[in-house]
Formats: sequence, structure tokens, C-alpha cells
Amino acid sequence: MPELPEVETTRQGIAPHITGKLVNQVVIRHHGLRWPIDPALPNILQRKKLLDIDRRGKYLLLQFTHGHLLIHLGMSGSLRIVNPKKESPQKHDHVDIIFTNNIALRFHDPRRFGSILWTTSPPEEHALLCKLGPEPLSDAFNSEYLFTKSRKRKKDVKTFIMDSHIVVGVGNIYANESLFTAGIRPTKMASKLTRKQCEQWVNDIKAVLQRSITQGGTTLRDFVGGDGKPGYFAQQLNVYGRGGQPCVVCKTLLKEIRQAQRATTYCTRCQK
DNA sequence: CAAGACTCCTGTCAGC
DNA sequence: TGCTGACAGGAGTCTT
Repeated sequence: MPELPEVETTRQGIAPHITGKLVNQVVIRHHGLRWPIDPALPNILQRKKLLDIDRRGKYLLLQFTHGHLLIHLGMSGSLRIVNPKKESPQKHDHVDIIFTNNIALRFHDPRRFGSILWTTSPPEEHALLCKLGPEPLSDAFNSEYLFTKSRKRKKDVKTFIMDSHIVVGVGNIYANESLFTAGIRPTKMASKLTRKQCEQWVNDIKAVLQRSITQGGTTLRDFVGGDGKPGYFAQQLNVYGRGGQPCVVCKTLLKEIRQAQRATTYCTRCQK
């Protein structure tokens, strides 16, 4: 499932191939994503130049001369660069944005939780983006911010940190992993976090995300041809998906629970 | 306003 | 072996 590192690596992987190129054709094979794709999109993008690709949270922002295309990969989405004449679309290849040099950006999404939205207003003003919290790797996300935001919050820390209005891009995997590294129990109330814990946790969140992005950078070739799946998901995970297995530090069997309908795994001994 | 439930979807897997 | 049902999960929206 694409988390922030995967989205950022996707951005870096596709940008060199299509930035500055003109759109020649848009092929939509399936409109039914999270929200329906605007049927006018092919006309909107026809002969328009892609100026830049940016990212906000897990949204990719494709800047054209007259507006932005917002792409979210949802749970199972991926983007890759293909030659549309040589690589025929496979199942779940819902959209091709074909540029004049016969290079296509191909959107693949089996579960169709992703979205492709056109907007002519500044992207930061878009309803989906304007209320988002800071980027986790920015200076705005610091221990003071986290401490302040967590006061009076009657919510467990894990659910709290996964709220994109607090901070963007910390999905289930990184919430679990960073809590383990920081030694914080996922069920702890957000309001009970100490300043010291906030400082530790912020550092650990940044570290785990940064490490994944760096690792992803070594597999950029995967975005051209192939299956479009970045190969770096296989980073070492300390707790995520390891319920019932021994803690890598103390060998205590990891406990698995559910919080807000999501799997949480933690060590009852290492995480207080 | 905050918190929790519900929802979209399909591949995967356990159980029979 | 094949069918059925549970489950995973980002994040917007609805309900309480």
C-alpha cells in the first residue's frame, strides 16, 4: 500500500520522463475510482504541457499551464512510465496519459481507492488539501507542534498520528513502526504524551520515513516498464505484520490488537 | 467540535 | 477443487 515514501519515490521516478512534455491523448478505460474521473479530462489536457510534479501528503500534484491534476494512489494504486504502443494495458490499468513523445503515464489500481481529480484553483486551496497538517519531514512538524496538538485529545496516540489533519503521510505501517522505535504504547492517550516522548517520536517518524525514501531512490528504474511496483517495501519491519512473533529486542511475543478498525502490533514490554 | 462508525473495492486466504 | 465469507486498509463522509 503506497505510503508517503512510496508516493515520493513515485514522484521522483516519473518526473524526469514526462516533465515539460505535451499531452497528446488521455485514455480512460475505467471512470469509477473513488470519485468518478471527469469525462472531460481528455479534452482538458489535450496539447497541454506538464510543467512540474509536486507532492502534498500522499497526493501527487501534476501542474499544467491551466490547472492541476491531483492523483491519489489509495490502497493499491501505482503509476509507471510505459510505451503505450509496446505495452498493451493489463487488467486494472484504468488510465493512460500519453505524451507527444509516445511515453505514457499509466495508472493502475485494482481496488480503485485512488483518485484523479482536475482543479483550476491553487491546489493548496482545494477542499481535500487545505486542511491537511504539515509535512512530516518539514520543520513545521516538530516536538512542540506535536505536544501542543496532542493536549486535550481523548484519542489513542496511534489513531491520533494517523489523522492527516495532525500530520500527513503517517499511515498504518509507519505509525506502528515509529511507536515501537520510540517505545510508546499505541493505546496511550495522546494527551498523556510527555514533551520528551513527543521529541523522541517526532525524530523516529522522520527517521523511518526518510530511510524508506532513501531506499526507494535506489529502485527508480522500476517505474519504467516492469510491473510498476517499487521493490523497497521489503524494508525490515520490527512490528508491522508480526503479531505473535518475538520482539526483535526482548523476544516477548508481540501483541496484536485493533484500533479504529486497523491492525496495531506492539511489544508490551518495550512500549510503555 | 471531536470521536467513532461506515464506506468505497478486489485480491488473498481460511474454512468447509 | 471450488465456493463462501472474512479481511485488509486511506481517508472522506456521515452519525452521534
